[in-house]
Order: sequence, then C-alpha cells, then structure tokens
Amino acid sequence: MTLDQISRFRRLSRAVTTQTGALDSSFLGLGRPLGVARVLNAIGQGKQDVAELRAYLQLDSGLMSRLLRTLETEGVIATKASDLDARRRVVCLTALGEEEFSKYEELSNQSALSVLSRYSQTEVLLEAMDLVATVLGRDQIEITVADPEDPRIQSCVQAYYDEISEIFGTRFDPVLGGDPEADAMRAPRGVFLLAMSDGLPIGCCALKRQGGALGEVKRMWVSPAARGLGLSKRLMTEIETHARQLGLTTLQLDTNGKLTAARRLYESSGWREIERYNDNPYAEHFFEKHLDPA
Amino acid sequence: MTLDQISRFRRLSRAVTTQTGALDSSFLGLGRPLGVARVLNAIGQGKQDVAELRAYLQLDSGLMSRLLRTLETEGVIATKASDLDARRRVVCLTALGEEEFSKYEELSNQSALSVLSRYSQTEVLLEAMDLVATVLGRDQIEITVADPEDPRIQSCVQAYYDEISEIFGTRFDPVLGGDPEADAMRAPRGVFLLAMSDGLPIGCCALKRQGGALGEVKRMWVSPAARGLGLSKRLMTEIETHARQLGLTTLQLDTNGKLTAARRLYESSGWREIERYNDNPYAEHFFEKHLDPA
DNA sequence: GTATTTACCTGACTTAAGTCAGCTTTATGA
DNA sequence: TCATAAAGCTGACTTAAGTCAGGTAAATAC
Repeated sequence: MTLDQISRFRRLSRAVTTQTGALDSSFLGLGRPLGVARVLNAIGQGKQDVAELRAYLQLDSGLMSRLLRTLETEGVIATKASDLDARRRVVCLTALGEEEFSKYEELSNQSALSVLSRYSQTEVLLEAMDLVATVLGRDQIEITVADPEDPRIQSCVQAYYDEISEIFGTRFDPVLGGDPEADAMRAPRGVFLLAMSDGLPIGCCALKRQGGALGEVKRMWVSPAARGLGLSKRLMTEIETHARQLGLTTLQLDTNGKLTAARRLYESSGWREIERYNDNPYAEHFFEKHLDPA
Repeated sequence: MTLDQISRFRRLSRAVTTQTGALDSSFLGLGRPLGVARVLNAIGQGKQDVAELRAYLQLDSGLMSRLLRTLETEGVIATKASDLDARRRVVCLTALGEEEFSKYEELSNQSALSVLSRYSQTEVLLEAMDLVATVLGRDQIEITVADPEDPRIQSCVQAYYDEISEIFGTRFDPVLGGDPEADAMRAPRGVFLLAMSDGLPIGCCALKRQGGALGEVKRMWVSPAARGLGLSKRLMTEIETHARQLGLTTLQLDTNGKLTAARRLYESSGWREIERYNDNPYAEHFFEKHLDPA
C-alpha cells in the first residue's frame, strides 16, 4: 500500500465532505437558510426540548430563539411551556411542519439512493459504512435496558444465532442452547441490555436469575461493526452492576472454544473456568465470577 | 437488521459530518476564518492557478480575489502573472506559508490519529474507509498510463500476487506465471494502466506485444475496495484502445477457473475461449478477442 | 487595427451566522 | 419569604460569506 494510515483516513474525510457538502447545500433548495433547516430537521428527528436542541446543534441561546421564531411565524412549528418546568419550552411540528420535514427526508433519501444504486455490492458497502459510522460515533454508543421482545433486541439475537450457526457449520438450535424464555430476561427476574449506535443495534447481553443469589449471563453479542471498541467489556460491566442490584453474588456463563475473543475477555476480567454446569451441547467452557456486593 | 439501507447510509453521513464538522472547526483554531483557511490549504495541496482554485472551492471570482488578498497581505502566499497568459495569475506559498500550511496538516493528521488510535482493528477499519471513499468518489477515478516500475503499480501487482497466492493456497510464483519483464509493458512494446481514486491505487492492467499483431493482457487486478463499480470493464476498454493504437488485431489472456468474476467479464465483453497457448500452471482458461482496427 | 472575449480585480451591497448584555418569568434553596 | 439561579427571549452589535455591477489589462477574432 503506497498510502499510510493517516492518508487513507483523510481520504475518507475528503470523500464524505465533498459528498455531504453537496448534501448540505441540497438542503438550501427548499428556500430556507441552512441554520433554520437544521433546526427544523432536528425537531423532526424528535428533539423536543429547546435546551436539548441547543446542545445538539451547538447554538447560542439567542440565536436558537430567533431561529425558532422564524419557524414559528412560518407556521411549521408550535411551542409551549413545559408541563414540568414552566421556564422550559417544548417544540413540535405542526401539520405543515411535518410536510416540510418530509421534503427534507426525501432529499436525504434521494441522495443516499443515488450513491447506493450505482454500486452493485450493496451489502458489502453498507457493512463498511456501519463500521466507519460506529467507530466515528464511538462516544455516542448508548447502552440501555430493553425488553427481550423489542425488535432491536430480536435483530441482535438473530444475528447472534446466525453467527453461531456459521461458526459451527450447522443450524444453531436456540432450544438446545438453553434459550431462556423472555420473562426470565426482564425485570424482576433478569435484564436484557441493548447497545445502540445512532439508531443501529450493535450489541446485547442478557442476565437471568438462576435461583437464589446465582445468575447466568446469556446472549452476549457484539456486531462485527463494533468489535475492537471495548463494547463487550462495557456490556459486561453494566451487566454486573445490574446483577448486584438484583442481589446476585455469583454469575455463571458457558461458551465455546471457537469463540476465543470471548474467552480471553472472561479470563481477563475476573472470571475463572469451572466444571460443566449444564448440558448445552454448543458449550465447551464454563466460567464463574463472584461479585462483591455493592 | 432493523435499519433499512438508506438509514444505514445516512447514519454514515451523520457520523462523518459530526466528525469532520469538528475537523472543519478545528481549522478555526489558527485564527483564520474558514474560507481563508480553505484557500490556504488548497494552495498547499498544489493548486496553483487562480481559476483552478476557484473551480475547486466553488467560489465567486470576487470573493476568491479578496481571500487571496488577505493571504497575500498576511505574507503566506505570493502571486504573479502566468508566463503563458498574462491575464492569469499563479499562486504559491511563501516560506511562512509553508509553515502555516504544515500546521493545518498537523491538525488534520492529529484528528485522524485520534480516531484511529482508539480502535484496535485498524486494518479492518481502513479497508472499510477505502471502500466507502472509493464508492463515494467513484466519479473521480482516473485511469492513466504508468511505468511498470512505478511504486503505485508495484503495490497493485504485489496485491495481485498476494491475492492469487491466497486463492491457490500456495505462494504464487510470478516467474512460473510468465511475468513479462518490465520493458515489455511500457512503450513502445506495451502499456501498463493504473487506476487511481484520490491518491489510492485501486487497479491495474497490462498489455504486452507478443509479436506481430498479437498482444497479451496481463496483471488485470482491481482492489477489493473498488469492485462492483465497473472498473475492470473500464480498464479492459482502455487496454483495447491502446492495443489498437499499437496496431494489434488480436488479444489473448489466460485465467483461472477460481476467478469466476473475471471469466464472466471476458465472456460478456466479446472474448471467446480458446485452446491453451502457454504452459502457465496457474491458468486453466484461455481467451482471445479480435479487435476491429480503429 | 478594432471589436470582442477572458481573467482577474474592486467597491457596494445583502444575507446568514454568531456574540453579548440585559430582560422577564419561573424554580429552588437557605 | 426572599435572594439567587435557571431558561428562554430581545435588541444591538460584529464578522463571515456571498452577490453583482462595473473596471482594467491581456488575449483572441475578424
């Protein structure tokens, strides 16, 4: 390779600024200055609180106020005082505003499609984009508690099954693998953690109480796009915090010899290998960790 | 996957605009407004002609003039009338300008490094970035004639050898594969084409005269980052043009059964399979194409 | 040689964006 | 209860960016 790493990185910046610079200026096509358009779009994307908007767009309080006034007199947004704190204001789109917002959405979609459509290996490209976006947005990764039946959790779990099936060469059967029923992985019996990076589900991890002070960690999965960012470690740490809150003192988990990265993680974070404790045919290694009560 | 293709694409735009927006505003740290800084950087990157600068930065003639005046009074650039056309002006950095420019370079490198350094699978990330940048900059791909010993050609050829070695599971031996010596692939006996995308070598293709009006196509390679963009077809078309200019009427090439994409390309673009014409142990299929003289 | 075009420059202007001090209203803590 | 802080608004300002109509000098066309 004749280009060094930094040059390759900066090559991406150039490509995207050229491209998204065009995207930004396409926003001018609807007659609003960019600042006003940005505010309208942020509101359309669900930001409601004025303070939240200001932080997100990094705008001065006075400027923000004026931009909101512009949109208000145009009739695309409506503001009212917050119920909880009458000093704060909440903003929402009017019917007209929804309409205007959808025009911007359409523009963005068009420009995305125009790039995607002229490239034949779409999935390869999208996976590369997922990876780049996730690494760049690394600081925005959010871990939250979600319901086991949340579609975002489901998509992670499905990806987990697919991956295991691929590694083992046979269809992974979740029942054989000891799939805990959903109830076991939501409060009060357990918890299911979901990691999101700007709308994309990139990882999950579940905890179920086994009885008494014993818990089991299940469904630990991190998307290929998010590997190498220390996400599994973060998920593990959070799961342990939840375990302590549930009053658990011992955690167990099983894993396979082929998942070497996972095993290294467990070994380096206080888990020790123990005897087989279940009859999961996919598992070859069993680990245990004692938790200090909070 | 809960996100559709367009959302995944737009996720990248957001990530990079946030990131490179930060990059842009980091340029403000040196005290110059962004417009002036952009002009300085474009000059540092080798743009010399005022008209070229204006087209590249998409600036109005008057505004451009004023920005240049600002930089000139600051002492970082010098302008003079062009030797060929005294109406035109050429710009260059002064010693002070070089110094200032290198500060911006340093800033860009720092911000690139700060992202790269906190991610463990650097090569995977860079390959994803190569792909994304190449697809976005698809319209900027340039095919030029290069010397067989040009380091950019060498890096392509090395990648070609590595890939073939991987596919065949053994070390590919270029001598067994009938590597034509460099002289055979430069004028007047042949040609070596190089495809570049914003500084990154992404493909090559060589032509050597076999004697009389017979030529052979060798070293056709396209980087994984550029597959699916129709680059191999473009390379093939250009090689045929060069072949005609060299007075060749028949082209031959050999390929392996494992390179199915290559074979499909040949079959769909006027090549027909022929008998083995050499003793290259890596080759299993042989093709020929007759050219209509120009 | 003269008319036209081209490349760049200058001055006068508009708009967008951002800053800052001070204001009102509401919440909060001693 | 009263001082203080917080959230948002308004007015006055600055700077950056961009537009446009001329203007000059050089090149090119007729």
